[in-house]
Amino acid sequence: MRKDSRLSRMLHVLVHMHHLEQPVTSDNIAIMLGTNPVVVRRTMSLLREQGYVSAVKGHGGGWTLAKPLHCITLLDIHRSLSEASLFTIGLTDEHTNCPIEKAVNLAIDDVLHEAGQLVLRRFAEVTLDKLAVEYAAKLN
Amino acid sequence: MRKDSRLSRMLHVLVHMHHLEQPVTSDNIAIMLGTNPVVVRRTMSLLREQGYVSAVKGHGGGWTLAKPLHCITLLDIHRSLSEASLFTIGLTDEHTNCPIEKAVNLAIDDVLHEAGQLVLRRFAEVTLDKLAVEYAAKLN
DNA sequence: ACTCATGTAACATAAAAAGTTTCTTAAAAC
DNA sequence: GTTTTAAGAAACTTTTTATGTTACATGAGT
Repeated sequence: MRKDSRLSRMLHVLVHMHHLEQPVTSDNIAIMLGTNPVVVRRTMSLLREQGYVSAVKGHGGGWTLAKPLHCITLLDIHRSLSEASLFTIGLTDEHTNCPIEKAVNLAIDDVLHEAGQLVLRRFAEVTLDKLAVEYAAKLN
Repeated sequence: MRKDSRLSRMLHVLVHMHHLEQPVTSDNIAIMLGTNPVVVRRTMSLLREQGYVSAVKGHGGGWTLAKPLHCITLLDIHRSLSEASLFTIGLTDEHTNCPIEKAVNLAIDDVLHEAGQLVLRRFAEVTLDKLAVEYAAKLN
């Protein structure tokens, strides 16, 4: 099953951006991520819409952080990128009158919902500045 | 992102199988699920390999439960169907020497791992007979 | 022998994410 | 004011992967 690594990539970019004085161009980000500038704009524009980065056109333009890292959480970025479910497991929606299907879906959904809430709660606790510091400390 | 609804579907089938005296053919399961008999065999054979169902060829053949429902958990079926991750979120693996990427991945993986463990623990607690009874009770 | 069913391999289809091309818009440099 | 640089956006192509399909082999019961 295909994974969505945009969260990982965008966090990576945002933390790097914090260490730069100048705006970064989509082209540079694309090179850094081994991808395409248009793909970068598509993804970054989701963050712009939520006010986490801003874009400036023309000479010397590019992307800059619109908020300090300590005001951005993993949850913020995750939410900006997708409304889709966290899980690869899906439910069926076919025999909505079958009590067995209902029971199965309820059982699965119960668990996934709880785990999903856990993820969101934990994501909300991690700001990007903490991430850079605390987790960097864990690396050897 | 595409969802894998095989867990939901197979659980549905297994509980139904319990209420039948006769083996069910792949063709019948396929009709019931609105899919293809070959797809059914592919998926059911994963459960057969783990000993949860057995298949008999020829006249009067088909699929039957190889264990009683109270000996099968959601986890058993989930494990039989995939070794893949539960989450749609993926990590990047490109700048393995970049401490920022490492920190980002560690932060995300930390959370996903904990949530994944929760799901597996909870799946392990639910046997298919309980599912049929307990969750059926919650329906209205 | 004949029929019915699974087992398996090889191929086709479909859907979605990612990549690409092309053009527009806007801002700075000259 | 013209040129250059960069984002914005639309339309299209490619790639990936799960699912569906076809075809044939194997084996069990009648």
